[in-house]
Parts: sequence; structure tokens; C-alpha cells
Amino acid sequence: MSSASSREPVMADVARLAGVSHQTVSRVLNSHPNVKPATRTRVLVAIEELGYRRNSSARALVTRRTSVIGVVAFDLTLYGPARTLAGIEQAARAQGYFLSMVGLQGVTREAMREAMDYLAQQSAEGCIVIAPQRIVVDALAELAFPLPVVAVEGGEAPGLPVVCVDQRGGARDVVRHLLAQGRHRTVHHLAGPLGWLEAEGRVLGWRQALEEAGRPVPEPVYGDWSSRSGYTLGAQLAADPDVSALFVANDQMALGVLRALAEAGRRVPEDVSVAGFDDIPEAEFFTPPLTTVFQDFAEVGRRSINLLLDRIEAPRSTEPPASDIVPARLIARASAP
Amino acid sequence: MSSASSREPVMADVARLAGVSHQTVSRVLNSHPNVKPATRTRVLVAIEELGYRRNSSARALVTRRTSVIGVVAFDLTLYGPARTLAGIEQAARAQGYFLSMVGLQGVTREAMREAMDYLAQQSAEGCIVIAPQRIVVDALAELAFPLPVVAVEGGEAPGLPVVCVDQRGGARDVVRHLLAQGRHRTVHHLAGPLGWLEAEGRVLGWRQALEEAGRPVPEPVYGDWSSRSGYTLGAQLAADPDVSALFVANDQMALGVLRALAEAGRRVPEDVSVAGFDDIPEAEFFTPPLTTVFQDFAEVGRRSINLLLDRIEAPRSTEPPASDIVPARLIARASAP
DNA sequence: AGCTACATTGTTAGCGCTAACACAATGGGG
DNA sequence: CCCCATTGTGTTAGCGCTAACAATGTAGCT
Repeated sequence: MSSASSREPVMADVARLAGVSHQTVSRVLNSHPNVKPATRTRVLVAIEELGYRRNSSARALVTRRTSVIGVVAFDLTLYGPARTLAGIEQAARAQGYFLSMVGLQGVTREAMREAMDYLAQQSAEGCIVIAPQRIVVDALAELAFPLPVVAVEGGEAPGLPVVCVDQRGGARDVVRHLLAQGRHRTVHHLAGPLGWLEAEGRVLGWRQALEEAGRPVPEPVYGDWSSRSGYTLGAQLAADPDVSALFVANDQMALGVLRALAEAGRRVPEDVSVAGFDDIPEAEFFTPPLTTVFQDFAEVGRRSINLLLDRIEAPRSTEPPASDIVPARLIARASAP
Repeated sequence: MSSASSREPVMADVARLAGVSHQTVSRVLNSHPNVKPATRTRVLVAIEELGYRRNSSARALVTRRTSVIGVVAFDLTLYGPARTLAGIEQAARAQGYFLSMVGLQGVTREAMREAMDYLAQQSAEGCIVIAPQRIVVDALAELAFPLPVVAVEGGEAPGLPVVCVDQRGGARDVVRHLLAQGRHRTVHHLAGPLGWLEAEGRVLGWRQALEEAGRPVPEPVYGDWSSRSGYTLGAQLAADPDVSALFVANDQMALGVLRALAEAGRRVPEDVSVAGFDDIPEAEFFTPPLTTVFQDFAEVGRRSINLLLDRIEAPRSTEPPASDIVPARLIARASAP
């Protein structure tokens, strides 16, 4: 390897050792065509010997490309966002991009602008926003940002490229599955919080499936994604004898619901059928195992990087922003067989 | 704001508009002392007017500081890492650093080296590794890396600065709590996978508490953190009439255990007391609510950034690497009251 | 031989910024 | 009224790299 030296080696050091000009070293590093194989080898040997690494700042300065992509996320302890981030990270790395993380300090226009400023400060080339709330998507569509943006899990948004899972289709499938049991007059819905696009999509799908089947559409109840809210609201629903099938907007809330139903003495699935959404790894081990909807977040991450890179490579494309919808998949388990 | 121009404004543009030299603009931006207030104002106005933003690459090139900190994480869908990352992100931003995410492609020396190379390529100034496996910490301690490193959740590691939660203390508290009920001869342990430092710490604390109390120490059973493994191994433990108190190494596995016990007809806590570890938000809504141990991951994130920044500011400090242990807190609930 | 075409390498000029120094302009103290 | 310290500002020289062009060499053809 390299002998300890006072400063990191630079291109000129490699050039000297290889007996070429620094430009030839640059050519080797950038895979330019016209370098004699023998020369290339000498350069590579010199690089290895010195443990040389190209200075990314100098490179970015002259090429005007930082290879940095920003990711803005609101809450990574939620299953979906964490999973999506993992998918994004892998896809970005595979394409030679670096990922810069920014947490959103609150769900406001102001926080959104702040996060974007922060990324612009780093000269990020583009940005993926994992923020499933309507207000964030609206802010994104309104404010003109200095860099290309792709929203993830944003439902349909006007004038904004979006990648998301087909919430509506997933919800429709669940409700159809519940109705197909043949013993429910209708399906009640414990929805996610208002203002969340995923929650809205699931409400839409649920309603559509009921209307399609000519069933009454009860008023949905709104939780906040947490098991706690599932428990509290589940207790109310458990007290309502009309409730015999329940579609809960995510698995965490469904956990709380299962608990509330158990406490109320209503058996699942004998008395009440319950279905969730997300297929978190724990869902299979709820009491009873939860029927739910699987979302391929890794795929969402991959597609969002692709969409973003398209926009980065073709900066002023006149095409309208494309959106990309990943299908959901019903997973039937004992809570609603 | 700014009028549309063919290229982004640079410092010289601001200087021209403010009628000063570009160096004065630089002084204003870097809060140098000797700038007349009137001049400073003129410069700030010009910056605002042009929508000027300093080029971070150029700045990094000359200062030799990128303000980038790398975070290497293995699996962000685990509760602890996701939480820790959030803490790190906030602390880093507050200190003016950017965060670059790298996923570890596997738990090997090779993957570790690869991740570090990737960060070195970006000229990250330092790096926090969220990797709770022994092999990763060993690799970290052995390989000499080109940048300062802090490990998180690494237990005690020789020659490596580490921030972690007091696993041992937390485990000890749980076991003491279970024994204090007065109706258990001993406490069985469903441990985390071998090779995970957190798992090892919890085994140590569990054993210590039992020995302290003069109780027999049964052979621990090893799971893999997943609810599935908790369910499978829980079924075995449920069949053993000696098992009346069970300390499970994390909440996810505890969920599986609760299910297995329920299926085996053993009531919790009447027949078997169960305790977990982590205090995931769902734990309160298990059936029954789970006694567990809270870990302050946000604090862990904060402290790890502080430790890393210390090492970055004082590059060749001769002091041995400091470690930092965050206390754990027992949360008693119905599963082991 | 002489000329063109092309492959290969070197030379030069920045990218946008900060550090170091140079140079006014000021303001007491002798 | 000069001297020197202090304050404010401008000038210059890079940081390490790539793009553009210039300068070789080398082969193929007439």
C-alpha cells in the first residue's frame, strides 16, 4: 500500500509515479477511450501503490455534478418509509449516486422549504420526498424548487412525478375478500388520519368496493396509525353489534383493534372479521394472524430512483411528469380467512 | 427574488451588485469580524436579490472540509436502528453537518470495507456505524479506516468509541422485577441471535441477576429477533412446565411468544410472566400489554454525533476512545406486573 | 516521399471559493 | 504633526480536478 505521507496523494502524485501527465490519469479514471493499455496499467498500478482516491469536491466543482441525491423523510419508524428508504438506498448506490438524508421537522410548508434549502445547500442533484401527507405533496406541487423532485407514496398529484403503491386497488381487494365470505352485510372501516394520501386512497377503494356490490357504506372512523388509536376506536366499534367485518387502514391499528375486540369478548374471525394493510413482519403473529395487504416498498424505492434519474438526465423535459403505480397484494390469514 | 439568468449567480456577481470585492462577500458569509455593518447589509441585500447560494464543492475544495458525516446501517426496519438514525439526523443537522446514508449489504468484513470506501469516496469527515453485530464491531476495530468512526449499539469494544444503551443493566432490572413477584423459581430467557452484541449484553444481565439471587440458570434459547422465531421457540417453551417466567430479548419475539403461549393454553401473566425489551410503540397493545425495557435511541443518536464530532475536531487525539452508555428503563405492564 | 487520418499524450485554462498578504483609511498618543 | 496600531477592504494565488486544444507519433495510402 502507501507509505505514510504528510498529505493525501493527488492526481499529480500518481502521474509522476506512472511517468505520465495528470490528464492521462484523469482519462484512466474516467474510462476515456484513447489510452494505450500499457499506460492504463501503469497508471492503475500507481494509483494502487499510493492508495490514491479522487477528490470528489474538485471533481464536482468542475463537472457541476455532485452525484448527491437527497431523501426527505418524515418518520422513519413507520414501516413503509423505512422499507422504502432501504430500496432507494440500494438503487441509488447501484447507479453511482450518494444519498443524503434529511428529516422533516414537521408537516408544514415551512419545514418542507427548509429541507429543500438544506439539500440545495449541498448541491444535491435531485430529491425524493417520502411524505405521505396531502399538505406535503401540495407544498411540493406549488413551490417551485431548485431541483428535480419525485414524491413517494403521494397518491396522484397534479404536476408532480409520483411513485406509489396502488392503495385503492389493495383496499378494493380486501373489501371484496371480506364480502366474498358471504356472511357480512357490509364492511366497516377504521381509516388512517385525514390528510394522509394513503389513508384517503384506502377509503376510496373501500367505498368503491362496497358501492360496486351495492352494500351500505357506513361512516368511516379515523385513527392516527398507532396501535393506541386502534385500541381506543376498536373498543367503540366492538360495542356496535352491526360491525361484523372491519377493514383497518394499517396493521399497527389492527393490532389495537384485535386487543379491543378480545377485551369486548368478540371473537376474531368467528364474530368479527378483521383485515389490515401493510403486511408488517409481525402481522403473521398477531392473535389471530392478520389478513392484510402487502406493499412492495423495495420496488417503490427502485422506481422512484429511476424516475428521478430520468428527470435529472433530461432537465427541461417538456413531457408531463410520469407517475408509477406499484400493485398491492392481498395476504389472506386467519383474521379474515 | 432573482431574474431568470442563464447560470446560477456566483460570488463575483454578488460582489459586483454590492460594489465590493468577492472576498468581502466571502467574509460576510463566514461571519468574519472586520466588516463594516453598512457593507455587510449591502452584501446581504445583494445575496437576497440574486438568490445566491454558496457553492459547496468549491468551498469544500479549499477548506478541505465537506461537512458530510456518513451513517452505515444494516437494517432500518428494525426499531432501534430507525430510531437511532432519526436521533443522529437531528443532532447532525443542528451542528451543521450533512448526513450520507449507506446500507450494509451483508454482515461481513467485506461489506464493511465497501461501505467505508464508498464514504471515503465522498470525502465524508467521519462515520457512525449502526451495526449491533459482533463481527462488524470487530471488523471496525481491526481495519484501520481513513476516517474517524463511532459505533452505535456496539456493546463494549476494544479501541473503538462506542455509544450504546445499558443492555446489561436493563436485563438485570427485568429479571429482578420478575423475581420480585416472588412466585418464580427462576427466569428463562429467549435470547437474541448469537453474534449480536445487544443479545449478548442481555444474556449477561439476565445471568448476573439470577446468580446474584442464587437462582438456577437455565440454558437460554436463541431466536433471531423475529416474531416468527418467538412463535416457534415460544411453542417449545410453552410445553415446558418449568417455565413460569420468561425474559424475551426483544418485543417482536415476545409477540410471537405471547401467541404461542395463548395457543398452548397458558395464560399470561397468571401461568407465565413474560417480559420483552425495546418498548416498541405496539408493546402496550399486545395481549396482554407487555412489560419491557425502554431504550432512549434519540439520546443515543445525539451522543454518538457528539462523540464523533469530538474526534473530528481533535483528529490525532492520544486519548483512548471514550464510550458512552445510556441507561435503560423498565416499563412494567400487565404481562409481568 | 509526402500527405492525411487517427490514436495517444501533454499543456493550458479555468470551475468558485478561501487564505494570506497588501494596502488604504482611521484614530489616538507622543 | 508624525508614528503606529487597528480596522476595513482589495489583490493574488492556489485547492484538485476536467475540458479544450495543441502536439506528438504511427500507420495507410497515393
